[in-house]
Amino acid sequence: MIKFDKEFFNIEDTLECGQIFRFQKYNGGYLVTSTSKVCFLKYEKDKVLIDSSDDEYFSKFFDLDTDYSKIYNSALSYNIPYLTISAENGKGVRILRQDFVEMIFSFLISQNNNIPRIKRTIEGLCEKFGQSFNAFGKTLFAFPTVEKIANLSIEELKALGLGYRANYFFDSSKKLLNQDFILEMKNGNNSTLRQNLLSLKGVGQKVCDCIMLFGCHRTDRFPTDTWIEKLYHDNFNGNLSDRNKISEYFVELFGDMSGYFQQYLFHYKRNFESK
DNA sequence: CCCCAGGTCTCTG
DNA sequence: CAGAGACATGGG
Repeated sequence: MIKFDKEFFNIEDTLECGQIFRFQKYNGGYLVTSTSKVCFLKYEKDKVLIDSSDDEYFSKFFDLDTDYSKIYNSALSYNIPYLTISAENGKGVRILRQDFVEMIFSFLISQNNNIPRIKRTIEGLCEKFGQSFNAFGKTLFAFPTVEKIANLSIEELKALGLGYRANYFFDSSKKLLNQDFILEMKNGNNSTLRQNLLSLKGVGQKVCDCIMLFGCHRTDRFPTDTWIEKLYHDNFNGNLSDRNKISEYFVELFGDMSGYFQQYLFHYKRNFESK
């Protein structure tokens, strides 16, 4: 059991900001699943309680060793009104250290898709092809292994609702069977990692940045999607139209803080403004 | 029947 | 290199 001060750990905000898809409300809190592990999160007074059978894993997963007050204060120091209000509203958002391969498959699904449907598709993938296990009085499912996914047919993949992305799963899963390829990516510098991720079918700049940020904690990435593009024009008075250039603009501005600030901004844009 | 969703791929000029 | 369409699926 882990207890962590809730000032810089807001459960809902951390889970609902689009970085993770495998969580569900449960018993006054949330069950959060990663690979073949699960934890139960809830508030108790001024603390977040993290109940699991692997404290070490979830301590790392929730990035508990990082001092988020520094990130928050850094955001305020920019004196950019929209960043300030986003940070104030999202100071409890944490960048999770999620499983690399799980992130690759998860964000392959994300393109031209909406978050509720991404969530449902991933749940279906796990229920059908992930190892089941029991915890907290429930039957839960691990994320399928690469080997399992690599053995599925296009038809089986399409039956999950992957649509045209079934082909991306089919191709990428074969490449990811190579453990050396995965290690080279995880241990490589940004350039190597990026180049290898982009070699996977279905991984473009945006998905690549999400995998790098959420699956490898490369916080000098600024995933730029429809929301960020809109925010850039609405709230930063930007005049660039190329999403890659917009991403570069923010990375130059925010450096290693890019990923954290991106989540502050994304979270605020999605939750506190209507379309 | 339209449009859109945490985009990417492919083809064209 | 920039721009335009296509792409599966489900919800509004």
